Amino acid sequence: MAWTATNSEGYAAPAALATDVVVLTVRDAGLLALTVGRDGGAERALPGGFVGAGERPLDTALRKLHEKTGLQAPYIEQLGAFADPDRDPRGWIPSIAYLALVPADTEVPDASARWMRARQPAPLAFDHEHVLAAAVERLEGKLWWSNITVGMLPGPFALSDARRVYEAIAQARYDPATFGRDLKATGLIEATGEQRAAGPGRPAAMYRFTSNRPTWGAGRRKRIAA
Amino acid sequence: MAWTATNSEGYAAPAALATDVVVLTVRDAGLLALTVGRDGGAERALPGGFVGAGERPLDTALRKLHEKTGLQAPYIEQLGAFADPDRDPRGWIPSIAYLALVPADTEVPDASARWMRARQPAPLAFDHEHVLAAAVERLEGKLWWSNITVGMLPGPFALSDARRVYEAIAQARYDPATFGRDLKATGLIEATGEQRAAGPGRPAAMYRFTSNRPTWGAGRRKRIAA
DNA sequence: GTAATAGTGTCTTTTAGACACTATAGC
DNA sequence: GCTATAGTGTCTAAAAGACACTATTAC
Repeated sequence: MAWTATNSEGYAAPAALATDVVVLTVRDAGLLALTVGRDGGAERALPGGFVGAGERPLDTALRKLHEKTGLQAPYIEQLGAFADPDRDPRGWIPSIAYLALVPADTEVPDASARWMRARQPAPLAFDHEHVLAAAVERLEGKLWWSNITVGMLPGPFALSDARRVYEAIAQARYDPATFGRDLKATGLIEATGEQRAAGPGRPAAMYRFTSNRPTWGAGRRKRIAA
Repeated sequence: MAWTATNSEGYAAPAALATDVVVLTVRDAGLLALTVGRDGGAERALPGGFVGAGERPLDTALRKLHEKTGLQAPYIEQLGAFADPDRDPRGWIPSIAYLALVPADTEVPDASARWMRARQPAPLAFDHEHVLAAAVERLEGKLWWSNITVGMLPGPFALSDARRVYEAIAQARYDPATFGRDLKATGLIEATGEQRAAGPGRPAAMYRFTSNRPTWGAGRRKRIAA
């Protein structure tokens, strides 16, 4: 039996407001998305939940993200609303989707959680394949113009770490020299002054993003206000 | 008294789902937004309304747009959800915002409707100043990378018409020769073969966008998949 | 020493900006 | 003819791509 709701004016109202969170990371040169199992559903789904009365949807998303990944403040931004009337068989339940990026070594406490290839997912419940596709497209589009990867590269990182992340997202190979020059040219990262020696080879200089809030870089979006 | 709603599971639910539409156009070298008056409210607001049960929010937005402007199919895209709990004094009413672009000569049948400067609006109701700012930012960001201006330039247009629209949005001056070269290079427009003679001067060749659905152009977003 | 990874310098190609010049209309 | 608008060609500047070369570590 489908859920329904009626408001104090006597008209039909949404039965609930949901959030869904697309959690992405890069591991082994591949882009992965986090999915969870559902009670009484064969297909897996994106993590998410209902927005409580008086709660900001972003806080709902952050809360769910913390429950699944233990992370407090990675990169997160709103993807948009998915609210077509038949998207949820339980009833009229609009969803606000968020995109969150987390580091590759994130441990997932939730027992039912699995990482899945983001570009060729297994069938997902609701409209979640749609949501996931929108998330991947958003990530690809903002890759070189924003600090969106700060969620995957939070701490001090070497330029080669960053390059592997960018290559997995763009599905391209970058020349190491050109990559470093262009990433520095965005103005979004700064040297920490540290070095990291891991195995053989010259130790790498470490960098960090100057902000972990969503920010645009110096990418050439054709001079606005010359 | 605030509106409330309870769903069939016994929990609080949103009192309604709203859409707001930011309608933008360029007139006299300025970017303008459409606002309407409200019953019992001093401040003006963006056009919008409640999503009916079983209705797609996009259809609600298109319906409202048609009521206010008489237009059927301009450029429209979702801006995002605005759903903080205190955004509407009437109660818990999330809103899905849309960005629509219309030609400069659009006649507005709604008697209370007025065009307002989009970048320095008078105070607006609810969180509508926020929504409007997000719309302007979206438009600026996509200007050179998409066919977003097809709503403002629907029919056959001269390159000089397009240049005036782009200059008003970017708040910049473009060299006519370079402008034409770069707009053609996006691959989003095509020549109609017609010419337009208006007053003195050589007649202008006419162009049109090849699609009026949201589309990305050949703008250099750093070679994805080289 | 060799192998492995990090980083610099510079040449070439592509894209964007500036601007001189030509073309076609009304008067 | 003059003025106004449209359109072409080309030089310069800036950004991106390719790649040779140097630097520092483990062994």
